Amino acid sequence: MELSSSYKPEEIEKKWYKYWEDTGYFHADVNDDKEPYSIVIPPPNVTGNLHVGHALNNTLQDILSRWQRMKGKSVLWMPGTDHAGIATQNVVERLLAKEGKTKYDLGRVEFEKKVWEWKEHSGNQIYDQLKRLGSSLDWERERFTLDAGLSKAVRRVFVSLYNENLIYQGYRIINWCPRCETALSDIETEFKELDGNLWHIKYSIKGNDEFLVVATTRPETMLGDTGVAINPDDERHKHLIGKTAILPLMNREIPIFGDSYVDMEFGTGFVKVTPAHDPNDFEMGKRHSLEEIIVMDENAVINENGGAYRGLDRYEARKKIIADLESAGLLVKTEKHVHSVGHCYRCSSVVEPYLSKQWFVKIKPIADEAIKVVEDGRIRFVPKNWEKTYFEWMYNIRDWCISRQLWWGHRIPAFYCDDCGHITVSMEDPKVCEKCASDKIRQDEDVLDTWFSSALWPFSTMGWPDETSELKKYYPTSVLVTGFDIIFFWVARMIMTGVKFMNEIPFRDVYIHALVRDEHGQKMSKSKGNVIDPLIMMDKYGSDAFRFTLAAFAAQGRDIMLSEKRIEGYSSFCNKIWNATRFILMNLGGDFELKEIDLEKLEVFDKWILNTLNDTIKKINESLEQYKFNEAAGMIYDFWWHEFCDWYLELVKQRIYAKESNLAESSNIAKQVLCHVLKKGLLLMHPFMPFITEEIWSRIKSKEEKDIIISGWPVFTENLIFSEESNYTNIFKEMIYKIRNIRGEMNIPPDKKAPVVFKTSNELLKQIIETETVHIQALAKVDSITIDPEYAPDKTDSSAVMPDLEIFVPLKGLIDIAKEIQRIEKEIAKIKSDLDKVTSKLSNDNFRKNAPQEIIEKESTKEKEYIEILGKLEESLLNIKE
RNA sequence: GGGUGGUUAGCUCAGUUGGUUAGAGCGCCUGCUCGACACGCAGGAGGUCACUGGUUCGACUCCAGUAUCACCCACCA
Repeated sequence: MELSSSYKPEEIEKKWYKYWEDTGYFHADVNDDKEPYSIVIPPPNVTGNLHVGHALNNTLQDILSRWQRMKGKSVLWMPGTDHAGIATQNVVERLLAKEGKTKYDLGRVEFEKKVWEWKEHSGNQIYDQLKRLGSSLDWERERFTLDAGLSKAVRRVFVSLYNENLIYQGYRIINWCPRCETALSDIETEFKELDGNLWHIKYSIKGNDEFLVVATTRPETMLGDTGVAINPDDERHKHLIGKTAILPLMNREIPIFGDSYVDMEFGTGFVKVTPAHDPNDFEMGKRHSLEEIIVMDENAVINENGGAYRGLDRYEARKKIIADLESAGLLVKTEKHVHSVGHCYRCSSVVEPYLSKQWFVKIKPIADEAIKVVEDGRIRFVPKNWEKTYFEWMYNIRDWCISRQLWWGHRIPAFYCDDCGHITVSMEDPKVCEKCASDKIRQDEDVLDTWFSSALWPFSTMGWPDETSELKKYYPTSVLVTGFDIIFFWVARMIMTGVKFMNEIPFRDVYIHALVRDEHGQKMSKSKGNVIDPLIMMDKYGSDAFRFTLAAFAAQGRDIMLSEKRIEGYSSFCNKIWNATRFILMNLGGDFELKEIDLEKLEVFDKWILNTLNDTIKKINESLEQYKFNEAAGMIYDFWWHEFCDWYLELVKQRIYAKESNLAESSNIAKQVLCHVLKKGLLLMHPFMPFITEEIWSRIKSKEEKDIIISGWPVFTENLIFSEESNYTNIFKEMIYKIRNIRGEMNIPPDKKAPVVFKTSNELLKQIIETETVHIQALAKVDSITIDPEYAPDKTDSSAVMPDLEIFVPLKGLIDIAKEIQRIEKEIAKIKSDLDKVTSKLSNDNFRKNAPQEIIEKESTKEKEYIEILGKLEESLLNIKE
């Protein structure tokens, strides 16, 4: 079959994905007897669209999956999505809003139905996008966090933690998003530094003409003030402790008390205390038995406890309160003040600290074991420094608020009894109160934090709490691949639930990759206009080029700024591979079939390329084992382009096209090697570029051979190590480089073949020159070649120097003397500076005393070479200048 | 207030135990329709490896500090 002269990814990508899927290659068979290798996908939100971060994340997982599959493992890469409570509810609420409706118009049951409908129709778009990328996920095992099975796992975990008193209800200050109308956990609140004001407000003191001045950034909360605090050691103010202040605007009498929490250095030394709207004030309130007055409703609108301000939004109330205080002469001053303000991680609204009853997980006891498994190395973070981040958070972990006032999610399985107040928590929905048997029970309205269910992902997806064969075979998973942004949200919690409920770590390695900045990311990408849409990139350059770029960028670090130019570059690489294949196929002949390479007949360059390939195989394996995707990608690239195409293919041409008998005879072994290297090269590349490799493979494989996706991964073999030939070839290449340099620099036209004189008496060099005459002629565009140890150069010769060798290109009328002088002087300058470095090292006694012998020898050799080369260069220079 | 990471060629980025001629892609310059590829070939220019000091025979690589840009954590009203 003829190949077109350029590679067109769009024509083949869809075909192959469908083929792989239909053939069942992605499916992991629990009953096979292969060694298991498993990864669970970080489940994208059902609302998700493939962004470049997903693309990176899944490309890396796919590389690992395909690599291990080729190595003969039983690979399970588990797909699925997350119901993403807040995010998804928001999406559907927005859709309703377009129809002028709210969720309350539908009611809970109808609304939930609506979300499911939406999920069936518009959700899971990301699946097609993942397929587009080539992700070899086991789609027969697709999971969703709200599936019956996973929901059972969630309930089981809730019930058992509740029974152990590790889940409890508490009346506390939590982070409340007034837009999403739900509680959030601490890590769902993002703090940002904002410019604000510090308002200084006068409170009068009962039975006294004195005033005290409090400073606040949130004056609207004063409506709920129930005390004023002073540091008991504060000499300025402590005489007021025990007195009563009059809260302005509300005219409420509130106690003045001492509490060491107050920082004497900050503000005025007086702190207004609002126990229902500030976590610190809440604590102080508890210590001093203050009243807790909630002054806002769930939308952050002032409620009936806010007197005249009732019905105002928190910021309108703030404005009005400031204005009223000012007109009453109670506003002492307004200072600019930068402070950090919590925002909802889903909608970016300013979060309100809010007193309410919520469910919490008492997490410390579970965290301890999870810390241990990382400390003792049972779980390994790669790169290791993320362990520190993990430990830091785990050591200071605080109880986890898990209840959300949403309708989309796992409903909390707690049932309140209206008669006796008992709470029944059980696996099955109870009909009656388990304590008093009353049937007046009702289920808690709240749902669980989305992350509660994703915390169970590695085992819930495999069927836990049932004892399934999946769990037996594939748990613990081999590696988790994710970004550092969800180490707390997800990774830490999976480790905790894993060790708690499975008595076993959820994964052996955690590979943390960099974050790709996208349009929601940093201003950097925005201002530079570097927003990259994976789907557009795949359309333009093909999935393979895009994947390869991501892999090449996947060095450790925190940010990746992808550049489209780079993707374009790798699409050229695809084309290069395509054309190299085309060349090989053209020359193999239609009926060529490689059985096994005839080692006896290998020639020197054959051995060299096989040695280089062998080396590359070894290094790629080492890199992948350490998750160094960029290194592996770089080595493949370099091998294919700069070794195989630039050199081997060019060298082979002489043999293949030769009419003379000795070279023509060697063309058969060359074809064997071409075919062998092509195949191994494709195999090595398949995890990175699955589509083009399968396409080419399908055109060259024999009938008996399997598809590349399940073909064996290349292995390093001792009998293909050829160091002598490798050295030989390197010297040969160096000669070619030298001559080409002269040609290039002297602007010798390509059609003008030049004669070359090699001046040497080194036997190996002579042998190389004599043996490879044809190749030197072809690759360096040379006609006559002479070896003359006694050659006396003409002043019109252009020259180059290598250890033990001088190369002369007689140019006669062609030489530009000035240019040649310049060229040699440049060489001399370079060598001189190198020589200086070496000489100063070698003349240093301490160096000779302390440096390892091999380094000293190396430097000495270098020095000798440099001196020799320098001498010859200077000689040439003199000769020309004469 | 703590902590982490970056600062290497015009741009985007590599560079694991300290000893390399400091690399790649793109861009740039010169010359090429040479029997796979102009998505190409050959040659070339371009770097005081942020700065300062230290350790060392030797530092892009280790240590300390400075500058600068990011990010994470934290209950300063």
